Amino acid sequence: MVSIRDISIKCGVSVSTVSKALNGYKDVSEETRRLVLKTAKELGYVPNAHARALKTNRTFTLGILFVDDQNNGLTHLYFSHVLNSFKSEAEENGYNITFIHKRWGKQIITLLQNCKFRGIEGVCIACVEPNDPEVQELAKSDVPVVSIDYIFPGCGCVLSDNRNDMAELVRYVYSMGHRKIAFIHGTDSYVTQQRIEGYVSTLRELGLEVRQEYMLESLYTNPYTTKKATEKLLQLEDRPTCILLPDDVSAFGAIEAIQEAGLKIPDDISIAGYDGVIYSRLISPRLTTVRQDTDKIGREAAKLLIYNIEHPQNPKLEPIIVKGELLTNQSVGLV
Amino acid sequence: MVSIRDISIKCGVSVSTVSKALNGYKDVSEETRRLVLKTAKELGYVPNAHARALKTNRTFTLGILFVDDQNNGLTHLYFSHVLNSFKSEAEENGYNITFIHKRWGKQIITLLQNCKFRGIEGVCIACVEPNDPEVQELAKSDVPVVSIDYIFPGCGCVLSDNRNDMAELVRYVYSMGHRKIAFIHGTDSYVTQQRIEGYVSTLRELGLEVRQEYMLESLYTNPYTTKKATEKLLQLEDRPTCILLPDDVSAFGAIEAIQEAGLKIPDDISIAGYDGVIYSRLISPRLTTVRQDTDKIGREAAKLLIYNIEHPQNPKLEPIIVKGELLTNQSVGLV
DNA sequence: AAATTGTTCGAAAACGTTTTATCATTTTTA
DNA sequence: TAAAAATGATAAAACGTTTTCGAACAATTT
Repeated sequence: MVSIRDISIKCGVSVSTVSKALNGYKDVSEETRRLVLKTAKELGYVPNAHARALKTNRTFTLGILFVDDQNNGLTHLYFSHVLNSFKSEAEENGYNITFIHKRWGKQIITLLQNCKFRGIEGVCIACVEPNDPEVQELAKSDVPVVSIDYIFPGCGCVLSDNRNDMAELVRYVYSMGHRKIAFIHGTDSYVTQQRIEGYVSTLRELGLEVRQEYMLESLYTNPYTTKKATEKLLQLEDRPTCILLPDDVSAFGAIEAIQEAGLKIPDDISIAGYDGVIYSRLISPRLTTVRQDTDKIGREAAKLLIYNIEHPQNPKLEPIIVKGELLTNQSVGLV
Repeated sequence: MVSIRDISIKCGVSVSTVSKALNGYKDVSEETRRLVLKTAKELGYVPNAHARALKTNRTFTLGILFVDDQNNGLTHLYFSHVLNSFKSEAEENGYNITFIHKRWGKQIITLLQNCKFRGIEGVCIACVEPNDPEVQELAKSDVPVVSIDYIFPGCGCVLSDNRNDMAELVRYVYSMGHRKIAFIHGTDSYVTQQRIEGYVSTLRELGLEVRQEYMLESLYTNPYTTKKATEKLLQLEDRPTCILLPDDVSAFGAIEAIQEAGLKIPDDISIAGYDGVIYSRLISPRLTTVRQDTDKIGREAAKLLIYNIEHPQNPKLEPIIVKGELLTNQSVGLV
């Protein structure tokens, strides 16, 4: 590999001069700067990121930490979208992104150790089990963290506006005439709590009763458990006229249960998804859902993380809230 | 940060001895090794990957290069699955994974330069525009490359068995009594060519005529263009009894076109998808499709890449072919 | 007792950078 | 014209490791 030294020899100047010329220092004459740049190009010089990192303590590398309860990993529909825009934003700002994990060669190490070891400057935590002690350790450490859809005290975070988006959805369903609105929610998490709050408080606000038998738990993005929950709701004596689902993928399960019960959407019963992934607009009936602005969430997360890395003395810690968008479609009917 | 030197001082031995103790060299007594390891733990020592990389020229970092024509990026259904298992396999072998791109701070650099710069030891190329000169440069360079579903001369590759899987699908459809089998294929690419070959050769083998009007082009994972193509097929005088689609996502478009034409699947017309993503099993009617073994593809790619990195003198370059699995479902009916 | 072998350790160079302190040289100012 | 300031360049140290080579000593063999 051609190094800065090779350039210095070829140009007949010192290594320091080459380094300065390459890095745009002011105390090098235009003439030598041009010479250095030219020979650098001629020799096909590429800097060595590791030598540089060693000296400057900067790697321009962001870590991604992501595990969900279903272990979908990167195939997780919602997160892969967030990650995609996070990646774009980071790269546009000259940062690299990598995944953090628990290995160092054959050894198992801490997530925090992995970050330290590799000089990761900040990490984005998403959908991860937040109570995992290693995640906690990381969040409490001196490496900047931004989390998505969860609040770690002392860390930046980007939240989708679950509470209000859910409220908006409930109000819309109400405006379509529904009074018996059930909610199949995902497993307990910050996001789930927010949505439940939005659901419950809006029902109250609208003067509707909050009925325990209308609130069932399912797994996110799991059509099977959602199918089971839907079946339960359909068997109720006083069955709901509309079912709000944990997410769009789960909707497949609900649709199946409803079809098997011989009912039609939206004539006999209405449903609404959540997330607004592309498939929601493709299935029949087109799903009424809340589109989460995954692009913005990812970009904001990257911006925030980079800002906090570059301003360690006064990082931004107030939550950034990203509003979703209600997509009214055919799956919620008038009643 | 606590360094090897801190340990050496605390232990009263030299840095070299500490390094050797830490790295399992034989010429250090059990006694000092234990002491070193103990104080390393006490001080919370974490090695510095960059210093190490600088010295050893090894980073244990694999690069991912991925862009698709639709610019879905990481949200691409097929690829996100492959990537997910690639990542697992790589990490289990002590390798990190990162994305390669064209930036170095504010500057735009070559993909190859990005690899060199960051000391990336090998890269996995998937779904990328293979004729991009920068990709070509990378594939021809001395950094080991494995590609997915495409063959770069001189590089390792993992291919799904498109030709034979397609053939199997055609034979199955034939066995269900279909004789007028159309194929809406994706845009030109290695994969597409393989599938077309499988389709054409099997038709011939079965003594069926290959009709140009039965072969239409669409975009992959694009329901809209596939809907258009389906409409065209439905308007044919002698319309097909079965339509093979580019992929499962496109199937949404085909289903829509068929429903709008007032036809029923599979009674009036049959369809088959490709890929076997989870949704194919959820939509109604359940899609007959070819499930690609994305888990195996990703793992094999990682294994191959790591092998080629660690055996630069005799890399494995024969294509690794991963068979798919025919999922017979309700969308292809008897005729 | 001398020679050989084995064991344990350390000094020092090296990897490719950045950056501080310093030194000439030239230009400006008084 | 002398002093002060600006300019352009360099030497050298440092970042945290790994690794070669040899030193010191002990144990073993002749």
